[in-house]
Amino acid sequence: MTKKLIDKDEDILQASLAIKSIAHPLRLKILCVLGSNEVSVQDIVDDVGTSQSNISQHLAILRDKGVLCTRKDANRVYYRISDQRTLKLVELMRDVFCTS
Amino acid sequence: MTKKLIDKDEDILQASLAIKSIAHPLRLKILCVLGSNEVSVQDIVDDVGTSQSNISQHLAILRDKGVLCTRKDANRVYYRISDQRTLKLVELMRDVFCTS
DNA sequence: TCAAAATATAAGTAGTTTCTAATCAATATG
DNA sequence: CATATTGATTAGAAACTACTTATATTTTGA
Repeated sequence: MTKKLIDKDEDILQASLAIKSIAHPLRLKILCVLGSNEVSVQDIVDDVGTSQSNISQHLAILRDKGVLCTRKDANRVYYRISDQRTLKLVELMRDVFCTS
Repeated sequence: MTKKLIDKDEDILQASLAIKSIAHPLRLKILCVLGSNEVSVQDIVDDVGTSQSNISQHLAILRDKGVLCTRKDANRVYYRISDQRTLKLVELMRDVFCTS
């Protein structure tokens, strides 16, 4: 009998929802742009390259799933990756799925 | 200057499409059921618990993205995970995103 | 105080995904 | 051969997602 990777359906659901939030080209790009840094929304918009509204909505999805967290400073909101192991996850995704 | 996790937009797209195929509760469960083994469709249906048609469609999605591969033996089709690092990915997802 | 900047939210449409039910195709077996 | 088993495919409805445009909110600074 082999040990299951994830046992409970509840855990599978939770993991799949979090991964789903990453599984979109713009949102994955946001993670790549953030890396280990804290970046303001405007800088993310400039780096990723779509409308402010669109980025804001994608950031909300990542924030709601707990992938990102924020710090507000006056006018600005800074986003960063909540758990640095998420970066390991992205690296592994790249190694496994990217041909180039 | 920090090194980017994934540079090219093309790679980001490819990775996001592959992850997307995993980012569904039934499909993630399929990966968990497979583990390192080769399992027939009927056995996957029994373990995962939904209709044969539904499983077949989800298997097709994972196969099309290259996450799974198959071997046909007479009447049966056996599925297995193409790249064992995918299991590392699932383990890491569990560690990062599952509370329990 | 007024205008500008930074971010979030809302509403609507277009596109995509998921599931169910029905059916098809191939192989196995009585 | 006839029927059962195994798996894939198709079609369509319901639900969900993504993007655009417009607007709201908060803070800054002239």
